[in-house]
Amino acid sequence: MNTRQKIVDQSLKLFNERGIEYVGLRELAAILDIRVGNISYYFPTKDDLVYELSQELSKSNATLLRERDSLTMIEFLETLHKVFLNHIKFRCLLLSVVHLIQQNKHLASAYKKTQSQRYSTIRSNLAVLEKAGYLKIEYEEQMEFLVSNLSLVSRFWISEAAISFRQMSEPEQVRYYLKHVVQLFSPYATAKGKKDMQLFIADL
Amino acid sequence: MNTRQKIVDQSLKLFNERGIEYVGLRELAAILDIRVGNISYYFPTKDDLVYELSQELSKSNATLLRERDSLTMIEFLETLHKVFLNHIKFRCLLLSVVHLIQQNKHLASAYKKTQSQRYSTIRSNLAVLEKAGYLKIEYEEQMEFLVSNLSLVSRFWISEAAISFRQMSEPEQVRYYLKHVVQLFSPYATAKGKKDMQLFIADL
DNA sequence: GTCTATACAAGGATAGAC
DNA sequence: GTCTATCCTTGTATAGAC
Repeated sequence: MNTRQKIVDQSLKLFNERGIEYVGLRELAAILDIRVGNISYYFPTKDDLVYELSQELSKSNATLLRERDSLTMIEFLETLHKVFLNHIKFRCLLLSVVHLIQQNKHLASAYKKTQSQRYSTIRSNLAVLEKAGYLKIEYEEQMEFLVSNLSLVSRFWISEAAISFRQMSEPEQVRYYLKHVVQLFSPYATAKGKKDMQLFIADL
Repeated sequence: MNTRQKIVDQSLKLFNERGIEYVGLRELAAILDIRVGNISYYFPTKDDLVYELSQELSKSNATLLRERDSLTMIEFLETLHKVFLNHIKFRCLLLSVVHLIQQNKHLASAYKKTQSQRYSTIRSNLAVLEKAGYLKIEYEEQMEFLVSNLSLVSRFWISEAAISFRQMSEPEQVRYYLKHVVQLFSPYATAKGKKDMQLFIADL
Protein backbone atom coordinates (compact mmCIF):
# COMPACT_ATOMS: atom_id res chain seq x y z
CA MET A 1 0.00 0.00 0.00
CA ASN A 2 1.27 3.48 -0.82
CA THR A 3 2.13 6.05 1.80
CA ARG A 4 -0.83 8.25 1.04
CA GLN A 5 -3.31 5.44 1.60
CA LYS A 6 -1.50 4.36 4.76
CA ILE A 7 -1.89 7.88 6.14
CA VAL A 8 -5.59 7.97 5.31
CA ASP A 9 -6.29 4.57 6.85
CA GLN A 10 -4.25 5.04 10.00
CA SER A 11 -5.54 8.55 10.63
CA LEU A 12 -9.14 7.37 10.39
CA LYS A 13 -8.36 4.65 12.90
CA LEU A 14 -6.70 7.02 15.37
CA PHE A 15 -9.23 9.82 14.88
CA ASN A 16 -12.08 7.39 15.57
CA GLU A 17 -10.40 6.11 18.70
CA ARG A 18 -9.53 9.41 20.30
CA GLY A 19 -11.03 12.28 18.34
CA ILE A 20 -9.59 14.31 15.48
CA GLU A 21 -8.54 17.21 17.71
CA TYR A 22 -6.60 15.00 20.08
CA VAL A 23 -4.44 13.07 17.64
CA GLY A 24 -1.27 14.92 16.76
CA LEU A 25 0.45 14.62 13.41
CA ARG A 26 3.66 13.58 15.15
CA GLU A 27 1.92 10.63 16.75
CA LEU A 28 0.34 9.64 13.46
CA ALA A 29 3.75 9.84 11.80
CA ALA A 30 5.41 7.83 14.55
CA ILE A 31 2.96 4.95 14.20
CA LEU A 32 3.49 4.88 10.44
CA ASP A 33 7.25 5.22 10.98
CA ILE A 34 7.46 8.26 8.75
CA ARG A 35 8.20 11.94 9.54
CA VAL A 36 5.69 14.78 9.89
CA GLY A 37 6.93 16.50 6.76
CA ASN A 38 6.01 13.40 4.82
CA ILE A 39 2.40 13.73 5.88
CA SER A 40 2.55 17.38 4.87
CA TYR A 41 3.70 16.32 1.43
CA TYR A 42 0.44 14.50 0.79
CA PHE A 43 -1.76 16.66 2.99
CA PRO A 44 -0.40 20.20 3.39
CA THR A 45 -2.62 20.79 6.42
CA LYS A 46 -4.48 18.57 8.86
CA ASP A 47 -7.70 20.03 7.48
CA ASP A 48 -6.81 18.62 4.08
CA LEU A 49 -6.45 15.16 5.57
CA VAL A 50 -9.78 15.47 7.36
CA TYR A 51 -11.36 16.72 4.16
CA GLU A 52 -10.20 13.59 2.37
CA LEU A 53 -11.91 11.45 5.00
CA SER A 54 -15.08 13.50 4.73
CA GLN A 55 -15.14 12.92 0.99
CA GLU A 56 -14.93 9.16 1.51
CA LEU A 57 -17.93 9.29 3.85
CA SER A 58 -19.80 11.52 1.47
CA LYS A 59 -19.18 9.23 -1.48
CA SER A 60 -20.19 6.04 0.25
CA ASN A 61 -23.38 7.67 1.57
CA ALA A 62 -24.18 9.05 -1.86
CA THR A 63 -24.28 5.55 -3.33
CA LEU A 64 -26.73 4.51 -0.62
CA LEU A 65 -29.03 7.52 -0.59
CA ARG A 66 -30.51 8.27 -3.97
CA GLU A 67 -33.90 9.16 -5.33
CA ARG A 68 -35.99 6.16 -6.28
CA ASP A 69 -38.99 5.53 -8.48
CA SER A 70 -40.21 2.78 -6.22
CA LEU A 71 -39.28 1.91 -2.69
CA THR A 72 -40.63 -0.32 0.05
CA MET A 73 -40.60 0.66 3.70
CA ILE A 74 -38.22 -2.23 4.39
CA GLU A 75 -35.81 -1.03 1.72
CA PHE A 76 -35.93 2.49 3.12
CA LEU A 77 -35.11 1.31 6.62
CA GLU A 78 -32.39 -1.01 5.40
CA THR A 79 -30.79 1.87 3.58
CA LEU A 80 -30.91 3.91 6.75
CA HIS A 81 -29.28 1.01 8.56
CA LYS A 82 -26.41 1.05 6.11
CA VAL A 83 -26.06 4.80 6.46
CA PHE A 84 -25.82 4.42 10.23
CA LEU A 85 -23.11 1.78 9.82
CA ASN A 86 -21.24 4.22 7.61
CA HIS A 87 -21.53 6.82 10.35
CA ILE A 88 -19.84 4.41 12.73
CA LYS A 89 -17.05 3.80 10.26
CA PHE A 90 -16.42 7.56 10.13
CA ARG A 91 -17.58 8.39 13.61
CA CYS A 92 -14.79 10.92 14.24
CA LEU A 93 -16.28 13.15 11.55
CA LEU A 94 -19.77 13.09 13.01
CA LEU A 95 -18.48 13.71 16.51
CA SER A 96 -16.70 16.85 15.30
CA VAL A 97 -19.11 17.93 12.59
CA VAL A 98 -19.87 21.33 14.13
CA HIS A 99 -16.25 22.36 14.59
CA LEU A 100 -15.22 20.98 11.24
CA ILE A 101 -17.83 23.01 9.42
CA GLN A 102 -16.96 26.14 11.31
CA GLN A 103 -13.20 25.82 10.76
CA ASN A 104 -12.69 23.85 7.58
CA LYS A 105 -13.93 26.08 4.74
CA HIS A 106 -13.32 23.47 2.08
CA LEU A 107 -15.24 20.82 3.97
CA ALA A 108 -17.98 23.29 4.84
CA SER A 109 -18.86 24.16 1.27
CA ALA A 110 -18.82 20.50 0.20
CA TYR A 111 -21.01 19.61 3.17
CA LYS A 112 -23.50 22.34 2.38
CA LYS A 113 -24.01 20.91 -1.10
CA THR A 114 -24.45 17.30 0.00
CA GLN A 115 -26.76 18.26 2.82
CA SER A 116 -29.31 20.12 0.74
CA GLN A 117 -29.20 17.26 -1.74
CA ARG A 118 -29.64 14.73 1.06
CA TYR A 119 -32.55 16.69 2.42
CA SER A 120 -34.47 16.61 -0.84
CA THR A 121 -33.61 12.95 -1.41
CA ILE A 122 -35.14 12.02 1.93
CA ARG A 123 -38.19 14.08 1.13
CA SER A 124 -38.55 12.42 -2.23
CA ASN A 125 -38.16 8.96 -0.70
CA LEU A 126 -40.85 9.68 1.86
CA ALA A 127 -43.14 10.90 -0.89
CA VAL A 128 -42.58 7.62 -2.75
CA LEU A 129 -43.35 5.70 0.44
CA GLU A 130 -46.58 7.62 0.77
CA LYS A 131 -47.60 6.93 -2.82
CA ALA A 132 -46.87 3.25 -2.26
CA GLY A 133 -49.24 3.26 0.70
CA TYR A 134 -46.73 2.89 3.54
CA LEU A 135 -47.20 6.37 4.96
CA LYS A 136 -50.15 8.70 5.36
CA ILE A 137 -49.00 12.30 5.49
CA GLU A 138 -51.79 14.85 5.72
CA TYR A 139 -50.07 18.21 5.95
CA GLU A 140 -46.90 19.66 4.50
CA GLU A 141 -45.88 20.50 8.07
CA GLN A 142 -45.80 16.81 8.91
CA MET A 143 -43.54 16.06 5.95
CA GLU A 144 -41.32 18.97 6.94
CA PHE A 145 -41.13 17.67 10.49
CA LEU A 146 -40.28 14.11 9.50
CA VAL A 147 -37.49 15.13 7.16
CA SER A 148 -36.15 17.61 9.67
CA ASN A 149 -36.24 15.25 12.64
CA LEU A 150 -34.76 12.38 10.65
CA SER A 151 -31.92 14.64 9.53
CA LEU A 152 -31.23 15.77 13.08
CA VAL A 153 -31.25 12.24 14.47
CA SER A 154 -29.04 11.00 11.62
CA ARG A 155 -26.49 13.72 12.25
CA PHE A 156 -26.35 13.53 16.00
CA TRP A 157 -27.32 10.04 17.15
CA ILE A 158 -23.68 9.07 17.32
CA SER A 159 -22.85 12.14 19.38
CA GLU A 160 -25.60 11.40 21.84
CA ALA A 161 -24.56 7.76 22.02
CA ALA A 162 -20.99 8.85 22.78
CA ILE A 163 -22.27 10.95 25.67
CA SER A 164 -25.05 8.82 27.08
CA PHE A 165 -24.75 5.25 25.82
CA ARG A 166 -21.06 4.52 26.07
CA GLN A 167 -21.85 1.29 27.89
CA MET A 168 -23.74 -0.02 24.84
CA SER A 169 -21.89 -1.81 22.05
CA GLU A 170 -21.97 -0.16 18.64
CA PRO A 171 -24.47 -2.62 17.14
CA GLU A 172 -26.72 -2.04 20.16
CA GLN A 173 -26.49 1.70 19.63
CA VAL A 174 -27.43 1.31 15.96
CA ARG A 175 -30.42 -0.86 16.86
CA TYR A 176 -31.52 1.62 19.51
CA TYR A 177 -31.58 4.55 17.12
CA LEU A 178 -33.13 2.58 14.27
CA LYS A 179 -35.98 1.65 16.59
CA HIS A 180 -36.13 5.29 17.53
CA VAL A 181 -36.63 6.25 13.89
CA VAL A 182 -39.30 3.58 13.46
CA GLN A 183 -41.09 5.07 16.46
CA LEU A 184 -40.80 8.49 14.85
CA PHE A 185 -42.56 7.26 11.70
CA SER A 186 -45.14 5.14 13.50
CA PRO A 187 -47.87 7.77 13.88
CA TYR A 188 -47.67 8.44 10.15
CA ALA A 189 -47.57 4.82 9.01
CA THR A 190 -50.46 2.92 7.45
CA ALA A 191 -51.24 -0.66 8.48
CA LYS A 192 -49.09 -1.77 5.55
CA GLY A 193 -46.27 0.48 6.70
CA LYS A 194 -46.50 -0.71 10.29
CA LYS A 195 -46.27 -4.33 9.15
CA ASP A 196 -43.04 -3.63 7.26
CA MET A 197 -41.63 -1.73 10.21
CA GLN A 198 -42.31 -4.63 12.54
CA LEU A 199 -40.65 -7.03 10.14
CA PHE A 200 -37.64 -4.77 9.96
CA ILE A 201 -37.37 -4.50 13.73
CA ALA A 202 -37.73 -8.26 14.12
CA ASP A 203 -34.84 -8.86 11.71
CA LEU A 204 -32.61 -6.31 13.38
CA MET B 1 -16.60 43.58 39.86
CA ASN B 2 -13.87 41.24 41.03
CA THR B 3 -11.32 39.70 38.70
CA ARG B 4 -12.76 36.22 38.96
CA GLN B 5 -16.18 37.36 37.82
CA LYS B 6 -14.70 39.46 35.03
CA ILE B 7 -12.90 36.37 33.74
CA VAL B 8 -16.09 34.29 33.83
CA ASP B 9 -18.18 36.93 32.05
CA GLN B 10 -15.65 37.79 29.37
CA SER B 11 -14.76 34.18 28.65
CA LEU B 12 -18.42 33.28 28.12
CA LYS B 13 -18.73 36.17 25.70
CA LEU B 14 -15.64 35.19 23.71
CA PHE B 15 -16.36 31.46 23.81
CA ASN B 16 -19.86 32.07 22.48
CA GLU B 17 -18.55 34.24 19.67
CA ARG B 18 -15.77 31.99 18.43
CA GLY B 19 -15.90 28.64 20.19
CA ILE B 20 -14.18 27.48 23.35
CA GLU B 21 -11.37 25.72 21.52
CA TYR B 22 -10.48 28.76 19.46
CA VAL B 23 -10.15 31.38 22.18
CA GLY B 24 -6.70 31.44 23.73
CA LEU B 25 -6.03 32.37 27.33
CA ARG B 26 -3.61 35.05 26.16
CA GLU B 27 -6.33 36.74 24.15
CA LEU B 28 -8.77 36.54 27.03
CA ALA B 29 -6.14 38.04 29.33
CA ALA B 30 -5.34 40.82 26.86
CA ILE B 31 -8.96 41.94 26.65
CA LEU B 32 -9.25 42.00 30.43
CA ASP B 33 -5.86 43.74 30.66
CA ILE B 34 -4.47 41.10 33.00
CA ARG B 35 -1.80 38.44 32.47
CA VAL B 36 -2.31 34.73 31.71
CA GLY B 37 -0.89 33.69 35.06
CA ASN B 38 -3.60 35.70 36.73
CA ILE B 39 -6.29 33.66 35.03
CA SER B 40 -4.48 30.53 36.13
CA TYR B 41 -4.63 31.79 39.69
CA TYR B 42 -8.45 31.61 39.65
CA PHE B 43 -8.77 28.75 37.18
CA PRO B 44 -5.72 26.48 37.20
CA THR B 45 -6.71 24.99 33.85
CA LYS B 46 -8.95 26.07 31.00
CA ASP B 47 -11.12 23.08 31.81
CA ASP B 48 -11.76 24.53 35.25
CA LEU B 49 -13.00 27.75 33.69
CA VAL B 50 -15.27 25.87 31.33
CA TYR B 51 -16.52 23.76 34.21
CA GLU B 52 -17.53 26.92 36.04
CA LEU B 53 -19.58 28.02 33.04
CA SER B 54 -21.20 24.60 32.78
CA GLN B 55 -22.26 24.84 36.41
CA GLU B 56 -23.95 28.17 35.75
CA LEU B 57 -25.93 26.65 32.89
CA SER B 58 -26.78 23.63 34.96
CA LYS B 59 -28.02 25.72 37.87
CA SER B 60 -30.20 28.00 35.80
CA ASN B 61 -31.73 25.04 33.98
CA ALA B 62 -32.35 23.24 37.25
CA THR B 63 -34.53 26.08 38.50
CA LEU B 64 -36.58 25.85 35.31
CA LEU B 65 -36.93 22.09 35.01
CA ARG B 66 -38.42 20.49 38.07
CA GLU B 67 -41.04 17.86 38.79
CA ARG B 68 -44.54 19.27 39.17
CA ASP B 69 -47.77 18.09 40.72
CA SER B 70 -49.78 19.93 38.12
CA LEU B 71 -48.80 21.35 34.78
CA THR B 72 -50.56 22.68 31.71
CA MET B 73 -49.32 22.09 28.19
CA ILE B 74 -48.72 25.82 27.82
CA GLU B 75 -46.60 25.91 30.96
CA PHE B 76 -44.60 22.93 29.77
CA LEU B 77 -43.87 24.57 26.42
CA GLU B 78 -43.06 27.91 28.02
CA THR B 79 -40.56 26.20 30.28
CA LEU B 80 -38.99 24.58 27.25
CA HIS B 81 -38.81 28.00 25.63
CA LYS B 82 -36.87 29.34 28.61
CA VAL B 83 -34.54 26.35 28.52
CA PHE B 84 -33.84 27.02 24.84
CA LEU B 85 -33.05 30.66 25.64
CA ASN B 86 -30.63 29.44 28.28
CA HIS B 87 -29.00 27.24 25.70
CA ILE B 88 -28.40 30.32 23.58
CA LYS B 89 -26.87 32.15 26.50
CA PHE B 90 -24.40 29.28 26.95
CA ARG B 91 -24.27 28.17 23.35
CA CYS B 92 -20.51 27.55 23.40
CA LEU B 93 -21.08 24.70 25.86
CA LEU B 94 -23.74 23.02 23.74
CA LEU B 95 -21.67 23.36 20.59
CA SER B 96 -18.77 21.56 22.27
CA VAL B 97 -20.71 19.22 24.54
CA VAL B 98 -19.28 16.03 23.05
CA HIS B 99 -15.64 17.04 23.35
CA LEU B 100 -16.15 18.57 26.76
CA ILE B 101 -17.59 15.38 28.14
CA GLN B 102 -14.87 13.29 26.61
CA GLN B 103 -12.03 15.48 27.85
CA ASN B 104 -13.22 17.22 31.00
CA LYS B 105 -13.63 14.51 33.64
CA HIS B 106 -14.99 16.90 36.23
CA LEU B 107 -17.62 18.26 33.88
CA ALA B 108 -18.45 14.78 32.62
CA SER B 109 -19.40 13.37 36.00
CA ALA B 110 -21.48 16.43 36.86
CA TYR B 111 -23.20 16.21 33.50
CA LYS B 112 -24.00 12.56 33.94
CA LYS B 113 -25.82 13.29 37.17
CA THR B 114 -27.88 16.21 35.85
CA GLN B 115 -28.76 14.35 32.67
CA SER B 116 -30.31 11.30 34.31
CA GLN B 117 -32.18 13.66 36.61
CA ARG B 118 -33.32 15.74 33.64
CA TYR B 119 -34.49 12.62 31.86
CA SER B 120 -36.73 11.50 34.68
CA THR B 121 -38.04 15.03 35.21
CA ILE B 122 -39.16 15.21 31.59
CA ARG B 123 -40.77 11.80 31.89
CA SER B 124 -42.58 12.84 35.04
CA ASN B 125 -43.77 16.06 33.42
CA LEU B 126 -45.14 14.19 30.43
CA ALA B 127 -46.94 11.79 32.78
CA VAL B 128 -48.54 14.76 34.52
CA LEU B 129 -49.57 16.16 31.14
CA GLU B 130 -51.18 12.86 30.29
CA LYS B 131 -53.09 12.71 33.58
CA ALA B 132 -54.30 16.26 32.97
CA GLY B 133 -55.68 15.18 29.61
CA TYR B 134 -53.26 16.95 27.29
CA LEU B 135 -51.55 13.83 26.01
CA LYS B 136 -52.69 10.33 25.17
CA ILE B 137 -49.84 7.89 25.45
CA GLU B 138 -50.74 4.27 24.82
CA TYR B 139 -47.52 2.34 25.12
CA GLU B 140 -44.42 2.68 27.23
CA GLU B 141 -42.46 2.71 23.97
CA GLN B 142 -44.15 5.93 22.96
CA MET B 143 -43.23 7.59 26.25
CA GLU B 144 -39.67 6.34 25.87
CA PHE B 145 -39.52 7.74 22.35
CA LEU B 146 -40.88 11.15 23.28
CA VAL B 147 -38.48 11.62 26.18
CA SER B 148 -35.58 10.36 24.12
CA ASN B 149 -36.33 12.49 21.06
CA LEU B 150 -37.00 15.60 23.13
CA SER B 151 -33.66 15.11 24.89
CA LEU B 152 -31.82 14.70 21.62
CA VAL B 153 -33.43 17.78 20.06
CA SER B 154 -32.78 19.83 23.20
CA ARG B 155 -29.12 18.89 23.23
CA PHE B 156 -28.39 19.34 19.58
CA TRP B 157 -30.81 21.85 18.07
CA ILE B 158 -28.26 24.59 18.56
CA SER B 159 -25.55 22.55 16.86
CA GLU B 160 -27.76 21.87 13.89
CA ALA B 161 -28.78 25.51 13.71
CA ALA B 162 -25.10 26.50 13.70
CA ILE B 163 -24.51 24.19 10.74
CA SER B 164 -27.67 24.62 8.71
CA PHE B 165 -29.53 27.74 9.81
CA ARG B 166 -26.81 30.32 10.24
CA GLN B 167 -28.79 32.76 8.15
CA MET B 168 -31.64 32.71 10.69
CA SER B 169 -31.58 35.05 13.69
CA GLU B 170 -31.43 33.40 17.11
CA PRO B 171 -35.09 34.11 17.97
CA GLU B 172 -36.06 32.59 14.61
CA GLN B 173 -34.01 29.50 15.38
CA VAL B 174 -35.71 29.13 18.75
CA ARG B 175 -39.14 29.47 17.17
CA TYR B 176 -38.25 26.93 14.50
CA TYR B 177 -37.23 24.28 16.99
CA LEU B 178 -40.08 24.97 19.39
CA LYS B 179 -42.49 24.41 16.51
CA HIS B 180 -40.53 21.28 15.75
CA VAL B 181 -41.13 20.00 19.27
CA VAL B 182 -44.83 20.84 19.03
CA GLN B 183 -44.97 18.81 15.83
CA LEU B 184 -43.25 15.95 17.64
CA PHE B 185 -45.94 15.89 20.33
CA SER B 186 -48.85 16.45 17.94
CA PRO B 187 -49.66 12.81 17.20
CA TYR B 188 -49.85 12.13 20.93
CA ALA B 189 -51.91 15.18 21.87
CA THR B 190 -55.59 15.18 22.74
CA ALA B 191 -57.91 17.87 21.40
CA LYS B 192 -57.28 19.79 24.62
CA GLY B 193 -53.56 19.40 24.17
CA LYS B 194 -53.68 20.51 20.52
CA LYS B 195 -55.61 23.64 21.50
CA ASP B 196 -52.90 24.63 24.01
CA MET B 197 -50.19 23.93 21.49
CA GLN B 198 -51.84 26.16 18.91
CA LEU B 199 -52.17 28.95 21.47
CA PHE B 200 -48.52 28.58 22.34
CA ILE B 201 -47.43 28.72 18.70
CA ALA B 202 -49.63 31.74 18.05
CA ASP B 203 -48.01 33.63 20.93
CA LEU B 204 -44.49 32.71 19.89
C1' DG C 1 8.36 12.60 -6.94
C1' DT C 2 9.29 11.18 -2.15
C1' DC C 3 11.01 12.01 2.19
C1' DT C 4 13.94 14.07 6.27
C1' DA C 5 15.41 17.62 9.27
C1' DT C 6 14.60 21.70 11.33
C1' DA C 7 12.56 26.00 12.57
C1' DC C 8 8.69 28.86 14.07
C1' DA C 9 4.47 30.63 16.14
C1' DA C 10 0.75 29.84 19.27
C1' DG C 11 -1.46 27.18 22.79
C1' DG C 12 -1.87 25.63 27.85
C1' DA C 13 0.56 24.88 32.07
C1' DT C 14 3.62 26.02 36.04
C1' DA C 15 7.24 27.79 39.32
C1' DG C 16 8.57 31.55 41.66
C1' DA C 17 9.30 36.74 42.41
C1' DC C 18 6.91 40.65 44.18
C1' DG D 1 -3.46 38.55 44.40
C1' DT D 2 -0.76 39.59 40.41
C1' DC D 3 2.85 39.08 37.10
C1' DT D 4 7.17 37.31 34.60
C1' DA D 5 9.67 33.80 32.67
C1' DT D 6 9.87 29.37 31.02
C1' DC D 7 8.46 24.69 29.37
C1' DC D 8 6.27 21.52 26.43
C1' DT D 9 3.22 20.30 22.71
C1' DT D 10 0.77 21.40 18.33
C1' DG D 11 0.14 22.65 13.58
C1' DT D 12 2.59 24.58 9.83
C1' DA D 13 6.33 25.92 6.53
C1' DT D 14 10.44 25.07 4.07
C1' DA D 15 15.23 23.85 2.60
C1' DG D 16 17.38 20.30 0.87
C1' DA D 17 18.75 15.04 0.41
C1' DC D 18 17.85 11.16 -2.58
